[in-house]
Amino acid sequence: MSLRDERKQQSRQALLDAALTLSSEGGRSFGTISLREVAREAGLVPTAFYRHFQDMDELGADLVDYVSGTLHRLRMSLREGFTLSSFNTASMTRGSVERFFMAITKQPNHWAFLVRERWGGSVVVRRAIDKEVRFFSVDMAEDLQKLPAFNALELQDLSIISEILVNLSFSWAMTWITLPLFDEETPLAEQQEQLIQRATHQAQLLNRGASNWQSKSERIDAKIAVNLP
Amino acid sequence: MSLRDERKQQSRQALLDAALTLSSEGGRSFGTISLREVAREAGLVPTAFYRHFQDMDELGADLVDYVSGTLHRLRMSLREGFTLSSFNTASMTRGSVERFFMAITKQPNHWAFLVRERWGGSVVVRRAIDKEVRFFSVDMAEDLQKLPAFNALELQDLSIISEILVNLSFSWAMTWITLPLFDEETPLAEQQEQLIQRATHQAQLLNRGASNWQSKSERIDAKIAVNLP
DNA sequence: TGTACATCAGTGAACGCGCGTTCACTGATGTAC
DNA sequence: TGTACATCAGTGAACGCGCGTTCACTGATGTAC
Repeated sequence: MSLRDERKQQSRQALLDAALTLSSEGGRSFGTISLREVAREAGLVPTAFYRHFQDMDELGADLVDYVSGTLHRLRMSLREGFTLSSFNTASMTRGSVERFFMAITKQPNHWAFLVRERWGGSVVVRRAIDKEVRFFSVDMAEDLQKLPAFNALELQDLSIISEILVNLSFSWAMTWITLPLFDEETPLAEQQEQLIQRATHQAQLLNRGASNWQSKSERIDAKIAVNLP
Repeated sequence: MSLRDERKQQSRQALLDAALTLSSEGGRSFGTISLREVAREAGLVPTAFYRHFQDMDELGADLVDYVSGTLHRLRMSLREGFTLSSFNTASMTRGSVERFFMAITKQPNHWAFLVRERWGGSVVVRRAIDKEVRFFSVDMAEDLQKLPAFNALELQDLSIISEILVNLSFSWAMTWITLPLFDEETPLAEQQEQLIQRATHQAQLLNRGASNWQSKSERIDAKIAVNLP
């Protein structure tokens, strides 16, 4: 890559980072951030923005791409946890939850962006996030299948669980990030420990549900029940 | 109430409705809507806005109050479903999910507002929604306790389940609303049926988890596991 | 290696626009007698 | 019931401001010979 290209990439990254910072620090959503603000934060003149993105929508879509790397890294971290502590379901669950919140702590901006813009962003951004979330959910179902506790279940059933987990974990993530915002009295470490315990219990309840899940018969039961008077 | 007061209330409601319409129809979030737009949509001059709200933040907080009535009505509808069909867990689950999506269909704007602004809104709005969601979750735990399937569980454990349900249902709601947005090929009715089935399966899996939940021992197991090497 | 020209990321001035907010006002409704 | 005055929801003009976007430009970097 030439010197000129390198510098261009740096400016581009500066714009992405600026947008990410602005849309999480003030608690504002991406849609309320102006092109001029982003350029200013990145140390560029507003018109330079157009050398990299057509408009804020395009930057938003590229930001989803960039931030999705965090999802990928979380999945790697969770898989590592699986292989380390698969001897005990309870400790593995707690461990996974802790790994999850560690990922949030490392990149709160990335998670805040994904959670906020998943439903609130422009159509372009929402579509992009929806796609990433689907991929993540499918990949997670595949990871779960490799675990001793789950390998009796069909992939189709595991996708039900992974979809619950993904949706739940987005709520956990945002709750984690906004802990200091809603309760200024309780010490942060204490609030965090409580949230970890709650999330762990919820995950354990899902495990219980999965362990006692009879795929086919369940589904037939439901169908019959619907057609009852 | 005097004639003057009645008319003032009408204008106030027109402003609330205008804000709700604008913040859901275009897929825009509340934060991107201007005071002038709201006044225009309500058929008022911008300055008349100040006779009712100090600023958009105050309108947002009052909008949460207004829209929360929908949460209350959903809870009533679900309780009605409980008493009608408690003879069969599977059909009750499916029935509750259907009642839920019926509520979404009736007031999509209200739900879109709650889901979007829950994490994306100004601090004032987020706090207000967080409060309502907590109340709803606690109330739902109390409702669940009255069901035969759950009355063996402690309220503390039921609150774990109701918190999962509330968070999940927010995802379901927004998915329901945006179905036509992400898949324009499959007929809407078919997509809706698929989502109802997925949500029903997820709820059934939670039921399974709850039925096999041993509150105290579970929690002690988890504690011990954490302290293992 | 040196020179002459092309490319193109970033600049700075300028534009028209919708914004939030102020202010003095109007005229229908409410109240006191 | 009628009159005189008070209240106050809604009006309309005006303001300064940041916005997105255009345009012609500059000067460092890249390329061809």
